Amino acid sequence: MAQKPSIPKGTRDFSPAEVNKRNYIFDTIKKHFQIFGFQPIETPSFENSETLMGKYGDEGDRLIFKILNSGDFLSKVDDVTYSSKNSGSLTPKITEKALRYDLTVPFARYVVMHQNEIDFPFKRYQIQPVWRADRPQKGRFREFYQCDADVVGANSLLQEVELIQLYDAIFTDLKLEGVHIKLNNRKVLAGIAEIIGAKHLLVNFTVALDKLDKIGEEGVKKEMLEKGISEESIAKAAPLFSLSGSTGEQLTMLKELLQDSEEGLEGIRELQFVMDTVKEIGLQSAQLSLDVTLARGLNYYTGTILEVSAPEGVKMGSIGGGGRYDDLTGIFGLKNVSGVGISFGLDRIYLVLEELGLFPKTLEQSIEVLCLNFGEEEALASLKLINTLRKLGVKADLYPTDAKIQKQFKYANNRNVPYVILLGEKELVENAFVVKNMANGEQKTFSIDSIEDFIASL
RNA sequence: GUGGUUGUAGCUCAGCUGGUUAGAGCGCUGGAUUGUGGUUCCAGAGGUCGCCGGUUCGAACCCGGUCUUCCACCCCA
Repeated sequence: MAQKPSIPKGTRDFSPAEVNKRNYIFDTIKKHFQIFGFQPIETPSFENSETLMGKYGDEGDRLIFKILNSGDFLSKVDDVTYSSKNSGSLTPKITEKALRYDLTVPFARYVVMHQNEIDFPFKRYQIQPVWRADRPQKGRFREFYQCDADVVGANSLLQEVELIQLYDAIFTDLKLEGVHIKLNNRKVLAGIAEIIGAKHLLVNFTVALDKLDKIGEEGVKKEMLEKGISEESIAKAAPLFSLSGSTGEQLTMLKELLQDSEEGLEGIRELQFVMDTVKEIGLQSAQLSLDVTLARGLNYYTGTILEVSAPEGVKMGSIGGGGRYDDLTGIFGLKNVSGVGISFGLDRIYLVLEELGLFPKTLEQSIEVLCLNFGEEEALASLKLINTLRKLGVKADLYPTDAKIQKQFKYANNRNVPYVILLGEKELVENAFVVKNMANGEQKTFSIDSIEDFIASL
């Protein structure tokens, strides 16, 4: 007895309707990427392990899918390593490749490998699946698509401004209005850590701070203490917890707090510039705000940090994020190439659009015209008609068998076909065809010699 | 990786403290209606109760394991 087939945890099949909706998002994102001057690249699904390992922190390494070596991979492992049963030391010896974890690190590798062919500044976009050995939840999968746009080789903060405009353009076009773009700067975080005397604990400090809206001030303080940050330090950071008011007021308060940190003040200047310039140009529907608690776990960000969350009332994690990384290509041996980029989480955007009912109704239509099948002779005439319609760009189809007309109509109805053509015995004689508008039930007769009249009525 | 949760017809879900032949709505198929769908009426098909094992005279129900779903951590898109 055959077992019921299944697919691995955290993976999905997509039905025609779902693929259509996903493509709608892909196409919208792609369109704006190109309008903003980004060019597409693609990289392999899997990379050499050393390209990926160590780039996302210990937590990230754990979530990277490793690919078992081919052939007799165990024979090359020495007895000591083998019998110690230590996954940490055994893993590197039996896996040399790993599935891509995000698109940014492979892109950095790409830039380094192709540095002599690339004209900098290089603006690239990349839309491909990535894999994470995470435990799935709603909106979290083990295979999912990322849509990235990055610029490398340009230090200008105008890039940040442009990427914010790009977020705004895409979400506005998707009719997802009112998304929140949160802005922060790693230098500000580093400056604060420096001022409070916890510079060596920067990562622990920021990870804890990032949870402010979730676990509250007391929770954050508790976590900081647990991570080895002294009470004295935490007290110094206190103003952060009660930061409020307009962007300008917040920046003024931060400036005061950071007056003895050169790095921190630099971060403030950067934030100020980006905020001011975006304000000058204006956004269509997105809301940009400052959020000093925004940290994001990825270690490689060095300047601007961006995160996008769904509009008020939609329960969903972030639907996009990004930032500036000055050293990413440095890991692969290319110094002084600054990069800044943003990412869109397709699957989460999908869930948000679905929840808010923002997908266009036309996506549910597979064809515009279905021609009913009345029998051999009529079908032949229908095919000729459809052939003409197709040449004119109309999505048209013939019902393949002369099933009962009722059944054929039902099929058209279920497929959301807006127009049904009836070309039966009677019409065949009269060299005509009847068009039924499925929405209102109206029927009109057209001559086969003047199909244009029908097209014009669509 | 830690702790919990879920799984019954194509879909959404009932199913009592373990007790004959596991139900409903929607969908599907056929008919009322041999050239007219979306409304209505009638009839029908469709189930290894996630999987493996255990307890029991008897298991959808209890126990163990496993897979899956979702949730809280962790982390993140």
